Amino acid sequence: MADPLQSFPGYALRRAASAMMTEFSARLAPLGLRYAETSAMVLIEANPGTTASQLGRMLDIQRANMVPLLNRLETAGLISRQPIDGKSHSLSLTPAGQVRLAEAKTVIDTFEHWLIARVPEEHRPHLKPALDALWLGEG
Amino acid sequence: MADPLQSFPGYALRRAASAMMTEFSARLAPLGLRYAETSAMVLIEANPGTTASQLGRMLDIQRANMVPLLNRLETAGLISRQPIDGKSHSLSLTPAGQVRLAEAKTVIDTFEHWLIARVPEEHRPHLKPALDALWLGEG
DNA sequence: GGTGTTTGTTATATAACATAACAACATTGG
DNA sequence: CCAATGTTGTTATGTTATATAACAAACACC
Repeated sequence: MADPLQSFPGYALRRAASAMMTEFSARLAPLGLRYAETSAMVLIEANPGTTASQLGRMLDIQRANMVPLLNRLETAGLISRQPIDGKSHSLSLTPAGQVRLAEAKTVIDTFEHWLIARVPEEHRPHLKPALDALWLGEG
Repeated sequence: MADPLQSFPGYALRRAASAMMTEFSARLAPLGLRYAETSAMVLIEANPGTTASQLGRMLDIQRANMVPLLNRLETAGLISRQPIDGKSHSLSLTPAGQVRLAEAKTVIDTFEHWLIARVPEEHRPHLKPALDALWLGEG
């Protein structure tokens, strides 16, 4: 079966991302965490006291969609919200959240190493710079 | 704001793919086509007479999810289904489908060139091989 | 020729993401 | 000071992509 799609870098990009996200989600599932939840927790740990809006901007998630995400994390006892000024809330990890995130971080590390190991050595150093140019590059 | 996520290739992969798919979809929108519909049409043209199941296997789309996709294309008059053996249907592009796909192909070409142009020259030759290893690689 | 598999399909559920509206609040420019 | 403007968290709602389970009809093969 002829597959002309395989000649397109854009198609390869999508398929690769999709395959890797499937794998990553599967590894995260035992912790009861989703992909987006985990990234939120990583950012909250790195920036204690951030607000939902700031988080959404960093993750490129709409303000409105942060609500259910953070609700899940709060209900699970992993994060807590505290009023900053009557409008914004300050986000931080609970002790349980810190424990869970530590577990998640070993999953992340293992996964990232596994991912990089999949790409042939000659190409390895080029992957991240190329991807960064795609999503961070000017314009 | 500290963003530890930016150090992960996996995160960059996801963000890059998401950014590129947003751009691609926007370019396809004027033609009234979605991403998945377009890839289906490309494969149908390259393999006239394929069935929905085969298509789904190539695109990694569940059989069940092919139904609404192909229904849309058929309703739009872009593809036609003909019984092969009472169980399978043979898929092919209608004349209108061929015209539409030709338009889509110029969009694809422009997009793919634009995408590659975004990555710095040194990394350019490595992107596709690296991505292919990620989604096609053994295991 | 009966058993197991494949096909297209329906129904249904979930995740991710988008938009619009809103009240409460903060900021700032005059 | 205060009026105009923008921000925050939130609800409600819709769309797209994707997943599973079930089904009848048809096929393959031994």
